[in-house]
Amino acid sequence: MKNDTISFQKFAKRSQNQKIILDAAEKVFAEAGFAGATTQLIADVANLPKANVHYYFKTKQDIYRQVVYNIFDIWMEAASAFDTELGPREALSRYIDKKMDLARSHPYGSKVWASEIIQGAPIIQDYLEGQLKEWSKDRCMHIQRWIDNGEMDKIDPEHLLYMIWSTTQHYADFAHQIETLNSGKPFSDLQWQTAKVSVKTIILKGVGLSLT
Amino acid sequence: MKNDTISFQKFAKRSQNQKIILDAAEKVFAEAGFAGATTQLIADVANLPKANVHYYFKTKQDIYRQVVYNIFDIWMEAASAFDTELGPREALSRYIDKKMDLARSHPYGSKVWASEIIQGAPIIQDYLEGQLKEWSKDRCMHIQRWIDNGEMDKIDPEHLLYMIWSTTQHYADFAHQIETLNSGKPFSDLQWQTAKVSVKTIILKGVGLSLT
DNA sequence: AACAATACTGACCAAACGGTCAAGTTTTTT
DNA sequence: AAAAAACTTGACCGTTTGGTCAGTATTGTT
Repeated sequence: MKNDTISFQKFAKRSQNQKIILDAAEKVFAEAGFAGATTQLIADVANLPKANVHYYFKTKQDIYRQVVYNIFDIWMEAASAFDTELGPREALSRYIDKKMDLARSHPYGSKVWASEIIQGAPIIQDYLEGQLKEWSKDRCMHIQRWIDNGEMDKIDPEHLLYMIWSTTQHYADFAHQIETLNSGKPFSDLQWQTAKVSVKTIILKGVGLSLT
Repeated sequence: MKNDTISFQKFAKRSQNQKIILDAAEKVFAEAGFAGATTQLIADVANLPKANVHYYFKTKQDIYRQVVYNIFDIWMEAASAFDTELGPREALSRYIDKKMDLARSHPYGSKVWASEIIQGAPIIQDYLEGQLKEWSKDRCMHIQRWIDNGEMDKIDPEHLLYMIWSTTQHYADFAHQIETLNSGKPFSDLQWQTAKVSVKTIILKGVGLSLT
């Protein structure tokens, strides 16, 4: 009983501090890139001495790796929103919704992911070749089935996926550009909603489905 | 006469070496980010001693600035393919074509641009607020006019632009991911054509226009 | 209270970096 | 042919970086 509590608290402290560091790191990596991110800056943002950061993570690469893994997990969770049992309209619609929500709630993560891919995926190549490839293949197969069934237009499923990925993530990765074109102001709730509707409308109609 | 030739050659040598350095730098900046790019590596790729690189460019930032400016110029040239006089179908179609061509021919440039924006546009903020904003406003106005004229569906012009930008640039910025999902092979001519057609088909139909 | 384990930190270090410079070579001008 | 201008480069330097470490404080266990 007491033992459990103690063990739990020990665990809690460690993992709590790790979370603080990882959150800080995600922001710093997003804004400066891997090389531009200094452990000192991560420490400053986390409000800890640099040596303390190295107490929890051996190297900068370890921190980065963990940040990227966490992002991938979140991405995979969103991926499950693409539920092929629901049929094309609902599956695509919900997936786009979910991805737009993520673009808004996890902009730093999306940026780190983008930078990682741009630079050739030195860290998460395994994941791309494994889980991502598998997931994509499966979804493309289902999309193709819908097409063969006459439930949607004949388009290349692969490129439909790319379009969804790019369009939704654009709102996170290029948020600064969008903000600049929006008179320097971040999107309001209403603007986010408009974005969501616009993306869904164009893509769904574009592949021969309609909203609602 | 002789004077002209000499002056020209002087100019040629200088600008020729600068181009070699800038080409190397574009690649290195794309693959490593600004901070991760070392002048030594740029020099190696350019096949020059590091000191020679610094003879032509005072600082790393100067090189980077020039690289980004060059990309912006290319982007602006592509932007003119969006010729509103042609009507919505042709204007959008040609613009998407041009952007897809650029994604294929200038992948490094696109990546540098993406990284620059992701990191908050420290260098080209002026351009975003100036030329890009102006261009966007103008095109959005024309798109709105088409909509008011009943020539296309009622969608938010701004988001249509974002969709075109993100989708086309995705093929450059995320080329590594796409390649991985394509069994590690770069797109063939045919695959590029399929990509182009897919993007155009979905977007044009998505906004109530048809191909051809 | 004594002990052990975990958490914390200032001071330090080797390596790598952007950038300089003086001394050379080549090219252009007179 | 000789002076000037432009180009080339190895060696060098101050600064910054990721990472270490020895010593201290805090927390948990008996």
